[in-house]
Order: sequence, then C-alpha cells, then structure tokens
Amino acid sequence: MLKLYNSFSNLLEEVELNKKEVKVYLCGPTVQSSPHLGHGRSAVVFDFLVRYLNYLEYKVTFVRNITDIDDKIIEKSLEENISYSELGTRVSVEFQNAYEKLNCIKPDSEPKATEFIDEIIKYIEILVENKFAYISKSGVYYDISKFDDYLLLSGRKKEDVLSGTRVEIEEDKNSPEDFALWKFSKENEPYWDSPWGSGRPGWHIECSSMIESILGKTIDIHCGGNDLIFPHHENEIAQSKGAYPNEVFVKYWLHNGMLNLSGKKMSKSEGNIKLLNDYLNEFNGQVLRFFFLRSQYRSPQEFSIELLKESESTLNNLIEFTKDVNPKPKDKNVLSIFKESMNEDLNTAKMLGDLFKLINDSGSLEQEKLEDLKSSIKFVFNVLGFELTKKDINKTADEELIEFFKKYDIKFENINQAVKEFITKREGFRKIKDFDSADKMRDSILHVGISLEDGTDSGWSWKTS
RNA sequence: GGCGACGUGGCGGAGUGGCUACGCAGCGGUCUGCAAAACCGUUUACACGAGUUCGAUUCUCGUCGUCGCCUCCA
Repeated sequence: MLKLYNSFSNLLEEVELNKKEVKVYLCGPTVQSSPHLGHGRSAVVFDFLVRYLNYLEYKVTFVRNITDIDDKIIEKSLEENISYSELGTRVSVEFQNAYEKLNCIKPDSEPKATEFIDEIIKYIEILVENKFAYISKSGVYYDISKFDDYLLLSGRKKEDVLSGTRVEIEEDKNSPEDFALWKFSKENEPYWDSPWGSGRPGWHIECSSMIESILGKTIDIHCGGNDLIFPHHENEIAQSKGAYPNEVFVKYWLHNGMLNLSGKKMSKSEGNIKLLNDYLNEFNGQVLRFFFLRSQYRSPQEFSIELLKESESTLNNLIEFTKDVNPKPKDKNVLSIFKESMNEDLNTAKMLGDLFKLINDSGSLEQEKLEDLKSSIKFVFNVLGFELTKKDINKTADEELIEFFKKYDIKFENINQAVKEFITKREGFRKIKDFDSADKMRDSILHVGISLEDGTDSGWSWKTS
C-alpha cells in the first residue's frame, strides 16, 4: 500500500486513488533565469513518483507548468533589453534540455501561463462573481477576509501572517495580505486585454486556472518545492475554493525539501545557486539523478561537488555490479525492498541502503541466484529512470587524444582500438621487465583520463577528473 | 516575534523500544614487478540533562544549537 506524506494533514497517508485516472500537477519553474540544482531535484524526485505510479499500473496524467510571465521576468528582460517572450523562450529551452538530460519523462502537458490568458480571465470573473475578488486602481485582488479556511495548508493564522515583513503596503489593497489576480500594466510592460483593464495575470492564478482547464476541478496529487507552500499554494487553494466552494481541489499535497549548500538553502534570493548546466556538462545526467535518489525527497539535502563525485563512484560500482545482465524482475527480495521502501513515502535512500546490503551478502550466492539479483537490481533502477550503463565510454576523439596516441605511433580510429594498441605496446616492456618504461606509459596515459588496470577484463577505464 | 522541522560515526544519509543500516572516504589484508581494480576484514555514532521502561539513539519533558517559512523562490 502506497503511503505518501500529505502536507495538508501533516500525516503519512495511505493513498487511495482511482487506478484508471490519476491526475498529477507539478509546479514548474518561473523562466526568468537558468535552471539550478534545486529545480533539478524537484523535477527528478517527482519523476520518481510518476514512474513509480506507472509501475503500480496507475494511469497517470502528468502536468508540469511553466510560468512565463511575472514581475521578475519583465524586470530581467528589460535589463537584457529583450522581450519577455524572448527571455522566456530561451530559458524554457534550457529547462527542457536539462529535464531531458536528467531523463525526466515528458509531461502529458506543459502549459505556459501566457497560453491560458482567456481561461485565467474567466477564472477571475468567477472569483469576482463569487465576491472573492475586488477591483482597485492597480489591479484585481483576492479578498482574503472572505475565505475562512485560508492558511490551512501552512498551519498558520491570518494575524500571524500580517506580522510578516514583506507585504507590499504601497498598493491600494483592502488589506495587506490580499494578493493580485490581475495586475494592470504600467508603461513598457507587456499586457493582455481584460474586462477590468489591460494587464497580466498574478503569479498564483495561472495554476488554479490551468489545473482546471487541463485536469479538471479536482486533482489527485499536487507537487512542488516546500518553499511554495506559502504563499503560492495557499493562494491556489483560496482561488480554487473561491471559484468552486463545493469541490475538492487537491487530494494529496506533496512538497520536496530544499537543496542546501553548507547547511543553507540554495535559492535565487540567497544568491547561492548552482546551475544545473554546469554540472550536466561535467557529469552525466544519470549521476545527478542518482545524487537525488540518495536522499528521501522531503529531507533537506546537502550538495557539494565532493558529494556529487561520491555519487558517481557509488553509481559506477552499481553499474559494474550489474554490467553483464539484462533487467528482469526475478529476485523477490529486491522487488519487495523496492516496493516497501517506495511505498513508504518514496524512501529511495532506504531502498538504496537495503539493496546494497543484499549486494554485500551476495558473495556466497550460486551463479543463477546472483544473476537474478543483478538483473532485478537493474530492473528496479530502470523503473526509476536509470539505464545503469556507462555513458560516454565511446567518447569521440578529440585533438588531445589523437595527439597523445600519435606520440606512441598509434593511429587513432576509436578509443577502444587505440587503447588496445597502447596496452600491447606496454605489455612488450613488461615482458622484458622494463618496468620503468611501462610505468611511464601508464602515468602518461593517465593524464588524458585513461587509467590502466592490469589484470582486469578490459584492462583500462575512464577517469572522470 | 509567530509557526514548523531537525541535531546520527571523517563526510553524506536511513531507521528502530532490545538485533551490523547503507554509501563514499580511511585503515589492514589477499592478489600484483609496482600501482589500480577486485575481493576479504575493520575503527570513535545517535547534541546535552532528567523522566518513563527490565531495557531508549528511538517515547516524554527541559536545555542548548542549527535550519526553514512569515507575500521573491523548486
């Protein structure tokens, strides 16, 4: 039985869903700047969720939105002297590429706020009609005083929120905690026409509106980073309950923990962000993905380049262990470890530990059982979106490699052929016990990232750094 | 100040009222011309104080500390 921690009840709940139709919505990024590692974590951990639901034979409809219009995007595009849409498109492409490298499955729908302006306006009209919204000089606002159940998700009181420091008081709102549904445009700002005046949607309304348009009034699982709980998700609830008071909006709220750098949250506002692309060039996407697997999705997770390298080592060991088998669901222990830990609020960290325990105890297994263990481990990793094969091993020749082998009179055709010839040459020295020369060759090839391993199957391997 | 989370061995990170988590690194060994890889073995852990209990890292209370949110954010 799958259990998930519901942020709304603050409880681990047994999930009851209709197998034939599970609707999942993930709050995606605001495309104002390049994707950072935190975006990666959120995308990957909820990709684990969707893949696991698929494995359990739920029929999932998965939507992940893109916020392509908001104050920060406008601000940034003015700085760069390009249009908001040019900036948004450029950054969206970066996100797509990153998601692809991380092997996240493509959502069934990836709506952008600006593609749903009509729907958003209709939604606001309902809120105005239901008296949850009012029009003022600067825009249309949600009237918090009308919604009694405000802040149930974050478990706060209205009066406590009032004491916050960031409330914009300069605006002509009835109450400081009211939030914008529609913002009238100032000069040089992009705008769309609306019954109240030209402007743009507020940050929160797009999600309520797109959820309804694409998935319907009730969805099963709503995911996002835990920094979105307040105000974003509170406001989504306020909007959706304001528009449709008698409908259940979301059955299960799931929130992932933040990524930390030296114990502090990585975020745009802290200015301590690490860009995904920086690491996706140096490491392959699978390593990043594996890094995210090592911690349970709700826990804060510490990031550093050392920890990423550590993940790479661990992953390589796993790849090595399973290298000669095809993925098959054979070993009952592996499958029950997989299901039990995933059922326990997607505890991928526990799964990993328990699987390694099996690997450690596998020394005495007979051949067939050992193969079953290996192919089953490969199987569950496949389910979670890992190929468990070494990538980049057939790295195309670059100038450095060609030059290197030329020094030893070896013509570079492909990496395997070249290294093989190199090893044969070195073996010549070893045979006549000229170990000085043999060691020099081994040292020199190490400088181009190839490490020779006498007595192993392949005789060599790539080093990553 | 309000609300919440957490404090586990060198680092990371699970979990449990009594049984080695696990990974990586380290150390020792086997192997090897040497090294690497592989394999075997292995070291100081549950912030502090009190309580409940036959027994607490796990439950309760207190203390200290760290972090998150409080209308920017994944």
